[in-house]
Amino acid sequence: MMNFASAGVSPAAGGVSDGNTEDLTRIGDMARQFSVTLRALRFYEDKGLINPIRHGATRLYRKADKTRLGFILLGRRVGFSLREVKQMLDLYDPEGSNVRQLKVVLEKSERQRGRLEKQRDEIEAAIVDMDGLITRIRGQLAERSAA
Amino acid sequence: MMNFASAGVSPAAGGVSDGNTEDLTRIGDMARQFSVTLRALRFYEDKGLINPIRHGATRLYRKADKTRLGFILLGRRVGFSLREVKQMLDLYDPEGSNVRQLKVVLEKSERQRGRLEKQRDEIEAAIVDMDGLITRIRGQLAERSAA
DNA sequence: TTGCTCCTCACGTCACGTGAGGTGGC
DNA sequence: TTGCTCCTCACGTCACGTGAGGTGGC
Repeated sequence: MMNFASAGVSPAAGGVSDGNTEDLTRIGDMARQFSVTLRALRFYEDKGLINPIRHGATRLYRKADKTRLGFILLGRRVGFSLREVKQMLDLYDPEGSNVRQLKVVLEKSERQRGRLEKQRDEIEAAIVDMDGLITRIRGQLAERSAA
Repeated sequence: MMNFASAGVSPAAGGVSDGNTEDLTRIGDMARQFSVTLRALRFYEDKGLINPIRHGATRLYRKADKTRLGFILLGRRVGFSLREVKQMLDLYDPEGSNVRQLKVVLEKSERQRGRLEKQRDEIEAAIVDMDGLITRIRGQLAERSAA
């Protein structure tokens, strides 16, 4: 057991090593610290991406959960789907060197980099289209005002 | 009435002006010409963005429908939601000068242009994040191979 | 008792994708 | 009869948003 963020729950019972003491965070604080909604955190859990421990019904996030959440949010920013993020997280082995995981993340990242470049190009093309549209409309409005 | 793309349906009955003769296109040809799926075309209709005429159950798209579809697809490319595209299309008046519509499209377009720039910046930031991630992983892999 | 935080359903959103099952005309 | 195109449901996808209705501890 360990004590909770909420207050001073006495360091009761056996010293069953849960990794480390204290630093358990409730969902509301997690949401604030990482700028995400409670719904998103619960959704990630529902999809098997994080597994906070429970104190009754209340979720408590450990340091490892924060590390995972950090990776999840980085993954989302760079455009990975939650499914892909999960695939990568699932490869993590707290024992080994994780060379396998690192290689998979590297490979997926290089592909995703390509997709990001493509997206950027599409958006730039869209901006060009947008400018063409804006120019045309301005012209038509000028025409119709003159008439 | 008018004849159909399929073949020579005789120009029967009264000459009720439907705008122009011939040039009615079936959904399959529309899909090919505009590079969209049949599902998308039916979806746009379901959402009230296009209203092809019917020959029995079969949809037939007129020239005006093609013009509308062109606008819909342009709108999608530049990131408008179908709801926004519909709002703009609904302002079209075949009688008037449509200055009102043009002004609304112009205003919405300028806003959307801003959103596109923001998206492009976010993607570029994501590419930078991606490069950081890739570099870090390469480093860790080098480390672990050396060890 | 009030207030704050937490919880679990569960339907809604957006733009279609993807079958399932059936019809019409060459 | 086979083949092609068309049709209408209707559920699935993705990443949550948004209530509804209820609990727990200060």
